[in-house]
This record gives sequence, C-alpha cells and structure tokens, in this order.
Amino acid sequence: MAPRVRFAPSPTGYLHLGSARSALFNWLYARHTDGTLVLRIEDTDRERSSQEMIDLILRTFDWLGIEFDEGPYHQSERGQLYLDAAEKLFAAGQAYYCDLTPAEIAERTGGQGYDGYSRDRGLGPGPGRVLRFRVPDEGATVVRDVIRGDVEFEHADLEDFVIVRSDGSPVFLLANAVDDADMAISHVVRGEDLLNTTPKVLLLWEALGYGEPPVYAHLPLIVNDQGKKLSKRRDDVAVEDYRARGYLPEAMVNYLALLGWGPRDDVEVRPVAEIIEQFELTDISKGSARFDPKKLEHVNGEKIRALPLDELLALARPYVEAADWFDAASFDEERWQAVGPLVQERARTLADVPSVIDFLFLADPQVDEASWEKIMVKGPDAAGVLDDAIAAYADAEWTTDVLHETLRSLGEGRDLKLGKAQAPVRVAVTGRTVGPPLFEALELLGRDETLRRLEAARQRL
RNA sequence: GCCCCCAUCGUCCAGCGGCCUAGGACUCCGGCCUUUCACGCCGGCAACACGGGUUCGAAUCCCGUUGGGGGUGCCA
Repeated sequence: MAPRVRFAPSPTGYLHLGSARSALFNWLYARHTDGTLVLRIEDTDRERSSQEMIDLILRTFDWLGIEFDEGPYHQSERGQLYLDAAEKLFAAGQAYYCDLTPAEIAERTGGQGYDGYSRDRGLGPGPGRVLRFRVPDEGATVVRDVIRGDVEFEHADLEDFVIVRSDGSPVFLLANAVDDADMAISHVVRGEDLLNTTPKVLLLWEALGYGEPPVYAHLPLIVNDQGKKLSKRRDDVAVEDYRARGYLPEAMVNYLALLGWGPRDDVEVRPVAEIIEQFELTDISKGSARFDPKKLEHVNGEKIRALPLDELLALARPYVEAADWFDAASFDEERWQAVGPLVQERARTLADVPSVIDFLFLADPQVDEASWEKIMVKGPDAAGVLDDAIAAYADAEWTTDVLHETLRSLGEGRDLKLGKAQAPVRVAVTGRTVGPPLFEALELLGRDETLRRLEAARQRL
C-alpha cells in the first residue's frame, strides 16, 4: 500500500526552516513512493494560532513548490472527535480528572512534575479540571523509528500527562493519535525534538484500540553554529526572508534536502526530480546538521547559473526595481534585456543583481573612492590611458571586439598589459575596480555616454 | 536532577567488518584560464572524540568514559 504521510504545522508563526525541512522530507518521501501527503493544521492552541499565519505558510509552500495532496484539515474544526476519544478513555478508566493547578503541582512535588495525586480520587469532569491519561506503572513503550531503530521508554519515567485542558480543549498528543489513526497515516516524519512525545501518543493509540501504529522517522535537528536548535530569537529561520533576500526556491529545497540526507552518488546540486528519485527515509543521518549559509549561497549561485536568461531577468527584475536608482520612466529596457549574461556568472543571490549593473542605468557612475585612489592616483599612467582611450574611442567601431582590441593596442603603446590598461577605463565608467566584462559593458553603454564618463574622469584627475 | 538522542575534515554528506595510506561538496589557500571580478578547471590544508573489548582483521559490532544536543507545560 502506498504510504500516507502528513505535515502538521501549528500556525503560530511564519514558516520556519526546520518545519520547511520536515515538510520537504515528507513531500520527497510521498513523491518517491507515489504516496499521499496530507496537510493538517494543528491549531488546538487557539490563543497562538491565526488564519494569517496559515495563509502565509501556505504561500511559502507554494513558492517552494511543495504541494499537498490532501487537506488542509484543521484540528480546531475536529474538536468533537478528540473529545469523544477522551470520553472513551475516561469511561474505560484509562484517564481521570484532576483539579490541581500547575502551581499546586509544583508545590506538592517541588517541581518534580506530576505525581498522580488524583489517580484514585474518582473526580468527574468540572470547571478547572484537566483530564489526564493514566500511564501504566509497569512496562515500556517502544517507538519504532526507521532512522534510529527501536527507542524504548519506561512507563515509570512517564508521568500521567494532560490530554484535555481545563478549558475543555484537547492537547496535541490526543489530537495527534486520533488524527493519525483517522487519516490512516502510515509514516510520521518529523523533527527529533518530538521523539520524547512519541511514547505518549503511542500509549493513547493503544488505549484507543487503533491497532498497528505508524512507522516513525525522527529527523536530526537543524542547528546553528553554536550547535543549538535553530530558534526564532537567535537565527534567521523564516523561509520568507530567504525568499526576500534573493534565494531561489530550487536552492532552498536542494540545500535543505542536504541537511540530514545525501544522494548515494554524491551529486549534491541537482534538479528536484532527481532528489525525489534518490530519496530514502532509511538514508537519513542521525546526527544534527548545521545550517551553513555559505553553502546555501553556493547552491543558490549554481541554480542561478542554471536558469534560462529570460527567467533570470524576470526573477531579478523586482530587485532592480527596488534599487534606489531605478526610475521606471527612464529605464532602458533594451539594455536590461542585454544584461543577463553579465549578471548570471556573478550573482549568488537575486539581490546581488542591481549592484552588478547599476552603472549602466545611473546618470553618473557611483565612484568608489578606494577604487579611484588605487587606480587613478596610484596606478600607472591613468591620465595617459584615459587620453588615449578618449581619442581612440571617438571614432572606433562600437563593438565589443573592436573596443577590446583598441584598448589592448593603446595599452601596448604605453607598455601596459591589458589588465592594467583597462583599469582606469573601468573605474571611469563603472566607478569600481571590479565588475562585469568591460567591453561588453561599454558596448551596451554606447559611445556618447562612455566618452562623457571618460572625459569627466580625466577632468577630475 | 531525570528521560531520550547523537558523535568521520571547520561545516554538510559518503563509508554499513577487509576495496580506507578514509571519498565527495562548502569554506579557506595555491595555480591555470583571463580585460577586473566572477565562472570554470587543476591542486593543497584538513577528520574516524577517548578507553576497553569481540574478531585473523574495526571508522564500521559491543561496553564504558567524555563531549554535544533534545525533552522535561493545561506549547507543539
């Protein structure tokens, strides 16, 4: 039978890198096995959940290209199911009510957790009372995990946990068991931080008579450079932010797939279809994986280079339009269309694009003073080169090849290699020592503007 | 404290008892290409945490130590 997996976010914030990775692995597994991916919104905590967050999360998945086959189901709309299950457990004596507040419990046990105080007090439902599951005194529950093997939890180490809050709302552990059974989930793939909660769900599962439980796969955590679980406070974890910073969805997906997993043939950067083809839950590693922004950037650069030119331009366009120098009225569309090849080999993110080409659209180049100092002041014979270039370019054929050859030979006359000779021209025209290939850029800029900039620079010298 | 997980280059991933003088990728450092930068190519630095077993043979299996992480809510 084809696997059924699920991604079950609680919509208390934007999509987190860790959640995105969990969703991704579920999706990869579903696609690889021709299974079904269910989306389930775990909004039993009404206080912290919101529709805006759900919408934002959905939009982000849409961007990533991760689609769900079923759902979304909302736990907030399935309350009765959970309450029925709770009632069943209570009726069978497998759950009991307790009227202690957290503060009272802390006082009783000195912060050691719940001691089973109300186990045999025979309390019924009522205001201020929670329903707790009666964990067996003896024995153990084994979590069958395809990544970690069997993990055993002694019942003696588990306390009687809350399954229905005093306000009558079900806790996720209960909702989890009920939903996974109801939705016929075959594999639960999620973060390792949930491993400890699994025996509780399994206990409920068994008490509810659901039969064979799902197979689990607890993914290694993604950690920051201090080795700690990625957190909202400390780390850049919002997938949306990466999108805004010019990362491609293909890069995010590819890179995230590499955290905790690797293809058997060692080819790391590749189309997602190939990742799907190679993906196996059993190949996932156990140790936590450090999120490395440098490597993400590298993958992003490769994805940018793999893009067709027109697609790259379309994706980069919003970043250009957001640049402070952008002016819709005077923007040279033709020049923009021609700029693709100059940008593709250089940009590592879409956000890099404007700064690579700004000089082509600015009225005057933004002069970097350090560059000016280095080339125009300290460099060899800048004035001479500029004079020669102004003279030679005044009537040269305006093509990349001719501009190139012209400058090469004029440099030779001054005993300068092309590398040196091009520098003053580059700084005069682009304002910087580094940038796209010069002669291609000059061709795009045009004779008049090039000469104007060369003369302006010569003046300043 | 208690419970659970983990442990190969700085980082990610390979390795699943002999093919390992440990392989690939990112980073870094050289070199080549070259009009700068970038791209690309070539090369280099760099790891089996430690101690005991098991075995003819261990990075690979077992035990312990140490180290790291996660959980310990009427959050999920």
